[in-house]
Amino acid sequence: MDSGVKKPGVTSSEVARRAGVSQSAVSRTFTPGASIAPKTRAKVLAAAKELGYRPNAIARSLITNRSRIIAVVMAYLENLFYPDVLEELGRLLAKEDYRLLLFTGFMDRDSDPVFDQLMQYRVDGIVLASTSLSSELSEECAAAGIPVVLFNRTTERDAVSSVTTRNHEGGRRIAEFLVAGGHKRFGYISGLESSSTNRDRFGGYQEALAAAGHTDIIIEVGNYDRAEAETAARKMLSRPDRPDAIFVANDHMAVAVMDIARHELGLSIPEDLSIVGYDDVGPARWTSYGITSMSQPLKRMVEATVAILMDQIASGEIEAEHRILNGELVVRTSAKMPKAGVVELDGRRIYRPGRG
Amino acid sequence: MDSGVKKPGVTSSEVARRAGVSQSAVSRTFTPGASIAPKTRAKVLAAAKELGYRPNAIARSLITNRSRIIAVVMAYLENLFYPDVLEELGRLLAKEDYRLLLFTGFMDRDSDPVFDQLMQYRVDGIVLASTSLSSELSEECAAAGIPVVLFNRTTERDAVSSVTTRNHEGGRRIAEFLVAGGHKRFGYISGLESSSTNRDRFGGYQEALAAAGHTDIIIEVGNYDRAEAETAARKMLSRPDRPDAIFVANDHMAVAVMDIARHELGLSIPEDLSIVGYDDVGPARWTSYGITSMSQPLKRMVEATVAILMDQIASGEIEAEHRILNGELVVRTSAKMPKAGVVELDGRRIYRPGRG
DNA sequence: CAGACTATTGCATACGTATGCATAATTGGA
DNA sequence: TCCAATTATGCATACGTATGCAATAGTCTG
Repeated sequence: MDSGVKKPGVTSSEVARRAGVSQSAVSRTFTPGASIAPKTRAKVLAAAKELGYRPNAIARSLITNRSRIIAVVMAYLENLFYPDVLEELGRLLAKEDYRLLLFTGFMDRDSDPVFDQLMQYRVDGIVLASTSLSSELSEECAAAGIPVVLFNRTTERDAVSSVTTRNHEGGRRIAEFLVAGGHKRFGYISGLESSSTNRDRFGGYQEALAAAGHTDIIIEVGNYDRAEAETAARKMLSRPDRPDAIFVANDHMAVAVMDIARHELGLSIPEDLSIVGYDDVGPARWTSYGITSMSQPLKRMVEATVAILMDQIASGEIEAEHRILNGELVVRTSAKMPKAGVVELDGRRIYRPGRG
Repeated sequence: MDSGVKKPGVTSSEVARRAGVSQSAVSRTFTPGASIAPKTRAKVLAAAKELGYRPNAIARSLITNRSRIIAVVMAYLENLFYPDVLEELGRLLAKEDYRLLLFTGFMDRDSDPVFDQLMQYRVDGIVLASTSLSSELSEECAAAGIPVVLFNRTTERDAVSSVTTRNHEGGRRIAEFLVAGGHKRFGYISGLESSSTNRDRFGGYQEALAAAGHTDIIIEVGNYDRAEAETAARKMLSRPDRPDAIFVANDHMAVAVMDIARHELGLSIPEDLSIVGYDDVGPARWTSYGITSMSQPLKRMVEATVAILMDQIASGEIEAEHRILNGELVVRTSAKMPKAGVVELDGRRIYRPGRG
């Protein structure tokens, strides 16, 4: 038996009338730092509570030209790394009194329709996780004064801010670890070939393997997708000259590869095959997998992301900033251990060759 | 060298001037179904493109009293079930031209601060996943004409809409399955004890076990949390009279329980111990786990959720609607198979006792 | 070609809030 | 106690869009 349409909601003018003050006084009551007498403030708050008043953020945004909304674009959530990122982002943004508008389900392609939506809602900032941005669009953002941060991606032109880890170094480290483990034939299951993370990780891997005299790497494409990684693993592991060590470009795929290796092909890990992954995400820590993996310091990455956004929003200066963080190779049971270089740190085993 | 503040953005009046028409004409051009001549429309679109105009959704919301934003509150994303839900929700809402404002990181407690935020942004609807709502708040929503849907939860008073599966029946089915599998001692690792899902699942389990003459169930609390589930498993499985069958209230915990059972306590699954979970979420399907699990038809649940929201937004009638969907017991390798009742369906093995 | 419509258009206003400015109230000091 | 300095307050307006209403242009019928 409702009126059939959304109720208008209590306005500041109604509260003002009730409290016997002006609408301005109500506004100032809810504006931190505004000039308002404690007595009036109390009257207003009382009236507001009686009427169930809440400031209309939409109307406020219209006049302040700030929505206090950050748009987050994530290609997919299947890989637990991203939900983790999302949760942490939500936490930190909430702390800064920002809301999170989520856009998902759009694969790596530059996503124009999504972009239109963002811009229409006049978001105060944009986080692009596992997605890139065409140069026109990023220029448009800059022109509009909207900060953009690429999370776990970079573009060649350094025009847009980014937060990443040392992927190249990570690839190197993994190669050194596997070489030190005595492996002879090396495989790589790649992520999205167009992504900077994939290029860098593979680049470092290849470089360090070459330095150790291994120039032939068996490569299959997994595109950061579980199903494709399974296919890639089947193909790679049924070769007569199958590798005895595989670097899988992220843990999400590494899990799939381990399942195929063990349960479909009957291989023992790490006896027959060593697997190293990337991200150090949840399932990597589950004892069924225990994946040796390059960690990405998720919390610090998110912190950096939010810091960049807040800085640029506050200053209005949109100049690309690049934060590159360090990861560690967390050693577990999915790969043979080298004779030396594995140290204990904060209760984790870390590979730190050549130091102590 | 930027101006130090967010640019105002192109307005409809600017476009109007450029196109030589009134602001109304611009508005009508971007309002589907409005009365506008094709010729003028073309002029406006041309001018809009030249200036890079995008309608300001904030200003539009102010006047239409519709934000086209749906708030989604999720307690935690650690359980992959919820990211999956989120992704599907995002997809369907986008199809209906709605955006998704995400609130996360607030555990099951009725979350008033979050609620304030929602209301301030005048969201057109609210989805509460794995979270409940105090009666005052739900009444406030109803009064404001804002539809609310509880996803995978219900309240005792049926005042607020909900989408669930037959949890009670699911618990029964699991009990029947385990009894048919020849088990003698039964355990239960519970979810959040305050949640309706937990109550219902356990209720059905207990009831059906009692009907089969088993009245003593060993219970530990897992609170839908991985770490707590691990502790619970350790405790339960180190008892001298440890169960030979455990129903774990969801797959997220079941994974942890299996890890503990196998790798910490050296038990073989399902030889020494049968495990059944709930949700049929990603990791349950990974061959390392292969969890026998009651499925929740995620896509249909999300469809129902969006349908309820759209209905109520369109009609303005906020009357509680309850959609209860069916799941299936998907049989994998984590529990002993009964002699009969397991059938093949759509490439999955399903437990359907007493029928064919 | 006139008359009766219908399809377009512009004008003016409203949405709910924030804020510069001028005025009123208060405070503090001597 | 009185004046100056400070703090509170209200008025009026602006933010960018949608929309009822009246006016105009366009179309069709006979």
